[in-house]
Amino acid sequence: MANSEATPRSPCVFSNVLDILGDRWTLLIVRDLFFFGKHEYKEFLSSPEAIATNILASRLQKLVCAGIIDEMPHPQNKSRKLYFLTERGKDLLPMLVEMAKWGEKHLTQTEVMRPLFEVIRRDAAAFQRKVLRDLKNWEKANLA
Amino acid sequence: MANSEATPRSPCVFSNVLDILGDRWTLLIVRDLFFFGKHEYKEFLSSPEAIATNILASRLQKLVCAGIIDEMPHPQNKSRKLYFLTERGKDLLPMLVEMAKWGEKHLTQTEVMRPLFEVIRRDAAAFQRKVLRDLKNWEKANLA
DNA sequence: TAAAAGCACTTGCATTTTGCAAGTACTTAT
DNA sequence: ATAAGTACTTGCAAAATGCAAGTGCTTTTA
Repeated sequence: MANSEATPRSPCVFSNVLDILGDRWTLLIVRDLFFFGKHEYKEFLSSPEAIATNILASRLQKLVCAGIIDEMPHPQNKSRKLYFLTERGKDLLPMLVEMAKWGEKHLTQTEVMRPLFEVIRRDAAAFQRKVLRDLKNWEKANLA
Repeated sequence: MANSEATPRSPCVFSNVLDILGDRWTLLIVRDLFFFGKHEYKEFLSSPEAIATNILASRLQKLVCAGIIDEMPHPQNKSRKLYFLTERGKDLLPMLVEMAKWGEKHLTQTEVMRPLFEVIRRDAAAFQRKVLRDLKNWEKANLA
């Protein structure tokens, strides 16, 4: 299932990154973790793109294998899990911000993120600090 | 073949960007245009990832449709074409740079881009200026 | 100038991945 | 005790990918 670190098709950074993140779903999960405070399976399912359950399960597993997210049992409920970004995952923020900037500039039909993007455009660095601060707060409340 | 602008699965920037760029091949072509001065079909084929001819053809077409690249007949050879980044395509550079930075920091086995990345790390802004200057020079020599 | 080679694809087909619907096993609420 | 919630897995049809072999056009070579 994962050829992430096994025998890469080439020694190029880009192809290696794309082997992990290069599909239509994986970064949407990362987006939900960064920008929508989502941490649970059912929350990812509820996103407007309507990811299928089997795809979600496989992508969560792939992200855990790649060290981008980690999981823990839900403290109040044994049948649930909490997913959260690792440091490696949080380092994806600048890339996501550039992606959003490009999309906002060149694509139409991107209303959902528009309010969020106004903040990005006003001060991208401050926006990134706020996102990371929010994640830290969640970690303080939920980890160890 | 292209659902790029038709009926997007959601109004989110990220899903819209991923519908265009979210696969394991498309950004490799963009990489070749940015960093390796490639402009021809056979040059893309010669990349170490060994893209299949049908995939390459479909991706070039998709990139043209998305307005990220454009094509023109080869001035010296009627049976060849030249592909080049549009302004919209060139705006992808910051995203690619962030992608490379993330990959260099967190993935192993990325030797090929290592020398290039040393330059990125030393001064990312200067690197981007140089890349864009090189593209401009190519355009001066090859476009109209 | 005829034959061979180069070039940018297209086609056919086997394999893999995706998408959808329906389970399943376990836990929690009523 | 029963029903509902949760995080998956399974089965299967449809789509995308990967590979090998064309195809039609242009350019080079003998």
